[in-house]
Amino acid sequence: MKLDTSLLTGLPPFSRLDREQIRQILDDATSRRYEEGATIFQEGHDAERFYLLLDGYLRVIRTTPDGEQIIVLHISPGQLFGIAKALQRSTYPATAVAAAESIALSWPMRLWESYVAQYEGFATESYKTLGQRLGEIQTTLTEMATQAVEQRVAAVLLRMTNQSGQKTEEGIEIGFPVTRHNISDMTGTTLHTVSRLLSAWEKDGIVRSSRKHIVVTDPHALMLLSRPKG
Amino acid sequence: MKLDTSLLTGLPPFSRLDREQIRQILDDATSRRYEEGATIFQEGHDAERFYLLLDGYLRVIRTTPDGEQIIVLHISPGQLFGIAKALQRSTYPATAVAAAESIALSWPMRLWESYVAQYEGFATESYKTLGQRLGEIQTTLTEMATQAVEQRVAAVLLRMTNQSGQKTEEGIEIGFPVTRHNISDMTGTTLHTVSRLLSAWEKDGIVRSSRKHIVVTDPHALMLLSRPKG
DNA sequence: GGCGAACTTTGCGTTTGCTCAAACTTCCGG
DNA sequence: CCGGAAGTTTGAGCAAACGCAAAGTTCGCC
Repeated sequence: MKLDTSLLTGLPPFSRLDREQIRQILDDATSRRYEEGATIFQEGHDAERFYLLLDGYLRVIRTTPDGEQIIVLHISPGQLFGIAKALQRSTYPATAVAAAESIALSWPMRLWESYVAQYEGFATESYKTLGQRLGEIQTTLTEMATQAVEQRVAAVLLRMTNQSGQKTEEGIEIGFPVTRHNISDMTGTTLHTVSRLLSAWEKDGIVRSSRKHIVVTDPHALMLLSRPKG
Repeated sequence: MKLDTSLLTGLPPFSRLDREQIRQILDDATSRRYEEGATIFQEGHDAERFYLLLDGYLRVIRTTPDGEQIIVLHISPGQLFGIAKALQRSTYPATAVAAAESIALSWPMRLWESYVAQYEGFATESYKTLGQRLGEIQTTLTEMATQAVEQRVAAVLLRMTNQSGQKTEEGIEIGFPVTRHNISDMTGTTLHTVSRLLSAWEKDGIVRSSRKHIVVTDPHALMLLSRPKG
């Protein structure tokens, strides 16, 4: 497989490496395409590989014993994921699913240690990513615990626009497919409630939405809604 | 200050070190006592030191802009905490408060890197701790999102007994002071609801509680309550 | 030993958001 | 172009939990 070194230059975990080092890392990598809805790896399975998302979007989800699921975080292009080894785990702690058609590189997990040892900055940048992720989850947890459903949904919409918003004439469009059900899995509510909220907001001119697609036309209004007493 | 090397031998981050190395680490450390309710460090402040809890219990909390707070995790004796550097953060991402009278060692944060570089196994064990913590928070998040209040409160009581339960004739007693309000901060509900639940459970002979103190007399019944449709 | 602060209990009215149910729309494959 | 699957909308009734309020209890301090 031909992979150009330009794929990795500039990405945080590799930014301090020279062309030759990146060439070497790419030679170790496997590239694969995932259809929307495809599972990359599953919670509880042996963590055999770690990944880097090149294009697309992923959801990282956890499933409860009784079948309910919740979306723990999203992965955007350029991010490492499935790095169980960094946390000294031998199995994946969650499941990764492609939210849109996606392309990812992956490496055998045994290379993790050698990259950490061999490449200056690789470990540092990886742990920074982990730290950010931990912070995000704490924020999500805090929101979940203290805010009403309407505020949580508003906050989640805003986060998605920040994370992958594309400017259009109408407003900021979320750059990957999202269903009402997905949003309910992110906010711990039901798709019914989400649908009602979106309908109400559409009436107020705050969002425009169609099947699997949402455009935020008035981010400022949403911002107010995401804060208590706002 | 005289600190015996036995304080650290056997604790995961130091388990692979010899007596002389531990002696050195202890010489770098500062020991301090914290009263119940005292703050060890605060969210947003410069992360100047990292800590190890020797005795007592801590709550790690986050406060929202409008004053609500939620307890993200508990720290038990033997655990490292405030290790912002491990996550490449320059400020503490949460606040640590003593839940009971506690004793902790601390080191200047600049020593973090040197310990990681110098002592075999220190980094590894620390990241393992972090991984466990991330897993715990994900579990909490999942519970928060999918379970009803009664189930969350039951689950939190069980977790606290597992974490610091002491067997008594009556049952398993939680080993540090807990108020109804604390529990509501852990579960995202109100102290009123928690009080009602505890009263009901007391009537059913599942728990015995007094001011700031809870004994679980029937863990099995609580277990059932913590599962949906149980 | 009495006062005040901290903690807990309980009641009541209200509301949020869930469940259940059914119809509608969009999309894709055959 | 038709049929079914996937996703969305909306309604109605209901229950869980909150907000507010007020009183009771325990504890530590002066």
